[in-house]
Amino acid sequence: MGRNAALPDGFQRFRVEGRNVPDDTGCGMLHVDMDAFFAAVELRTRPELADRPVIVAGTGPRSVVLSANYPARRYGVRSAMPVGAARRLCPQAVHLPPTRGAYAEVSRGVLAIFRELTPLVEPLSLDEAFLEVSGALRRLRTTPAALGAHIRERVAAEHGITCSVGVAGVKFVAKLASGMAKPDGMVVVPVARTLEFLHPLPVSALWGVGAKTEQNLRRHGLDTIADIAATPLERLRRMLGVATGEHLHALAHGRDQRPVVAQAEEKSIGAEHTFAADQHDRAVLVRRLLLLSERVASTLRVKGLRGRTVSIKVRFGDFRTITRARTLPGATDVAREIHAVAVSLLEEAAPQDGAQPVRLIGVRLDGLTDGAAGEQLAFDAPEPRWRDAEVAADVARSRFGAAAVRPASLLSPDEG
DNA sequence: TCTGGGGTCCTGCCTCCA
DNA sequence: TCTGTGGAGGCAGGACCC
Repeated sequence: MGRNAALPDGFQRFRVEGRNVPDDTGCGMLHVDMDAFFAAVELRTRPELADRPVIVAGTGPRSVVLSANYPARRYGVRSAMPVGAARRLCPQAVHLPPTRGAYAEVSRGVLAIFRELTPLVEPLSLDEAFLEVSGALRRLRTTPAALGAHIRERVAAEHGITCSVGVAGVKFVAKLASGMAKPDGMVVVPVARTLEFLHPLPVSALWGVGAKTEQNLRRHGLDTIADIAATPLERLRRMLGVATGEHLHALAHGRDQRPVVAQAEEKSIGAEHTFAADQHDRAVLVRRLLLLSERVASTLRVKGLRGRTVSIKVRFGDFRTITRARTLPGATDVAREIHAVAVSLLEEAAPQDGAQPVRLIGVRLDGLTDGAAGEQLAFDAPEPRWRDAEVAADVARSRFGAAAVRPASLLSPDEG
């Protein structure tokens, strides 16, 4: 998915088309991105819908579009758009609910293909990854563009979906290239022509420039990447802050030193829930915090991690959002402990029951450590038996399904 | 139009401690 | 004992990504 720019006029020369392959010498970075991933996976079992607009989205009144196929996108439907807006734009679209587990399974299969070719694979999400292929090119005696073509063929043949590939010297250029290659194409940016490729593009094409930063840059008269490249670093630092200023300055000159990280460490694990209707009832919020704490704790235990800082997020009816955090003396993966802290943070942040309606509530743990290391820190936990009970519940859920074991306080009617 | 859910990173402010 | 300083860590909020 991602921010896919259509190939602008004049950029056709970078596209791989038949025998037209731009010079890919020295291009060691590939970015592979599945086309309309969730929708494409759904269409494998519903091929009769292939030519019709298809939208994958949740069924709740506040759901957003998770994925839309290209016929739907022609009507302006985009991912992250509220379902109501998507319906207005394309009333004839077929709406499909997401299929749990299916996307992760296809993703694992696709990543396995990548890892057969190179160990240096960095997944960014279920549907895209960077591949550092310099070593693979020597070993397989092939070229970057040929490797990209090979990947596209195998993904289509083995998984029945298409993907697009960007080939370049550095990460962010490869990512821009794959966006321009969509759908079902490949774009190669020769290392020597990186600036020729980058400079005509709008500032919003840069990784890290969202709506606010774009506004800020345009207010200062910077519309294209060439404008940023021509701006003194010190001015960018003042305009955007030191880190962002330096980051964008480097990217605008085609510099991106970030290596492919095959094993990225997780920094935080969280869960959140948007209510179908804004909630006034404190008891409902407390119950939902327990459910979310259970989910976070279970994920931590599955991954062998514990966390030290518990934070909650509360979004009120007017969309004002606050976060509150507390750091514990030792790390935990016990839902009861996480829930107790979350409830006390909620009491401090929004002490009056029902004073402000709540739209969303969430729980997150950061300061993650290896589970065994955390165990030593938490050896004096007041009620270690809670952990044993929760581990037993994990086992029951893995055997009988997620709904098999729930705390008694969660057996009340669903609040939506 | 009316805004999900999972994350990461940055900035500014505050407190604690040496 | 009081005051100033600078670094580290915690916290809150915001921007951004898919």
